[in-house]
Amino acid sequence: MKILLVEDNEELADNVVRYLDQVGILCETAITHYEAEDKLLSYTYDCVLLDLMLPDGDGLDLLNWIKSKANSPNVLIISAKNSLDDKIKGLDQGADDYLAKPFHLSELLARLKAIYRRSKLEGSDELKLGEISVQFNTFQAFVNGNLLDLTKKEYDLLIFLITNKNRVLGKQAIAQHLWGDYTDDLANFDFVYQHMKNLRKKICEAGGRDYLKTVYGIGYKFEENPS
Amino acid sequence: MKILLVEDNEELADNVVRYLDQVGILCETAITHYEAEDKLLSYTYDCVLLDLMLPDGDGLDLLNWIKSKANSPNVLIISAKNSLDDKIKGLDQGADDYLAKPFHLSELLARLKAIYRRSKLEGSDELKLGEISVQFNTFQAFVNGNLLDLTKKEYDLLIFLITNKNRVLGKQAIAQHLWGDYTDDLANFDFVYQHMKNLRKKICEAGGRDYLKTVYGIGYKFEENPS
DNA sequence: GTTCCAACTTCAGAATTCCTTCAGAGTATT
DNA sequence: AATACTCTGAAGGAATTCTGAAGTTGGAAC
Repeated sequence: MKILLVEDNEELADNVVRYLDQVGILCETAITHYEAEDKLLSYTYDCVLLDLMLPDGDGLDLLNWIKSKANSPNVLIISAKNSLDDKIKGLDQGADDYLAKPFHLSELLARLKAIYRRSKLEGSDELKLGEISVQFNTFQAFVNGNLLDLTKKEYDLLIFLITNKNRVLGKQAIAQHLWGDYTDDLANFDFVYQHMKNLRKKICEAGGRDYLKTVYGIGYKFEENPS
Repeated sequence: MKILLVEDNEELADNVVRYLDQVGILCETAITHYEAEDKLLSYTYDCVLLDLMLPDGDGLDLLNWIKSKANSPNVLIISAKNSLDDKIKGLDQGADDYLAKPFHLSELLARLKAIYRRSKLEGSDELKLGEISVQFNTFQAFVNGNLLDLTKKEYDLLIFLITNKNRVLGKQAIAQHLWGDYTDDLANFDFVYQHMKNLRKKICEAGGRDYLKTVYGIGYKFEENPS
């Protein structure tokens, strides 16, 4: 899971990032309205943690803009504005949940997971797709019931591919989603091949079909029904 | 026995946890609806102590959700709402018992045990899993009948791992479970290794197989059938 | 109050596993 | 056939985990 934290309090942001990192959630930060907009245009996120009190504008505008996009990520509002009014406004404009500052980090995590479950899995904690199934709460993936012994990157990659099944994903998009910011856009993304290779090998060894198809010159896609 | 206490009054929660700890019952807490939902999805519990007056929603909804799950744990409602109406509603929706605040801790324990006995038929205070067995009432663990001389932390760790067998548990989750909330303290959790090491050593010395598997980069899991 | 001992925690280095890079071989496209 | 892209295996580097020892804490016995 990869999220964007829009928050100008750097100390708070730091704590959140470190905490989420420990439970395996990739978290990037933006300290202004503009930076958030820029990143949202450049990369994809599963969820946006949005502080309504931004230094350069009303957070509700940003929320509105996010939700007007196609394929918009989930939005979890965090704000010191604890009034019922703001809460209603936020949820009205499409926010998925609301969390008042100050909050416990464990509470933030719980709500993040809840939103994620709701959007990707429709309430279930398991993702099934033909021979392959992924259990989110146990960090385990199976092929025909055989446990796949995946590393963290392979596991993340598999989930990213499955949740975007039948869609071609560029190497760059994959790299950005799994590793976060890359200042150099012209960087070499060869390392993606390695993980793709390892994942293919493990799925194959467990008796699965060849789900991970290469699209020459563009990238890769997870085929729901490989030939 | 392992239970989840859903209660936003931290002082009360603290008292309950400490009291139950003394009689060998492992008790985790959640202070909101979301946190409870998350923990119920991530870990397994024998019983849920549910305060109906949650800060973020009606407790009856949560109760309903718990009981709609397969293999749902028992639920003991605790609430200041002492009216007959609420009691009936709660029991109607599947709660196993009802306790009005304020209550004596000894009464809570008595009802917990009663529920546990009823559900397990014969009230076996023992947990068996292949070569390993744990007796809750005597705080003892065995491997093939050989007594394991465990310290309290090792004992707690073993129970936490066994009740969540075949599930990967992050260092953070383990630390949080055995030492309470570390949410704001972003220290490293190296000390978990030590207890894991000691537990492994003792199980191994008693002739047990290597149940405690390391999952690199994520955490540990108890494998029911280690290779 | 003091002493002692077991349990818990911290620390630094060793060992292990994983990630990334690289060069060369293989394959698809034009 | 030429070009661009993809795949493979090996090796170095980075990160994580393991280990043994030392330091700290807390409770029991005196």
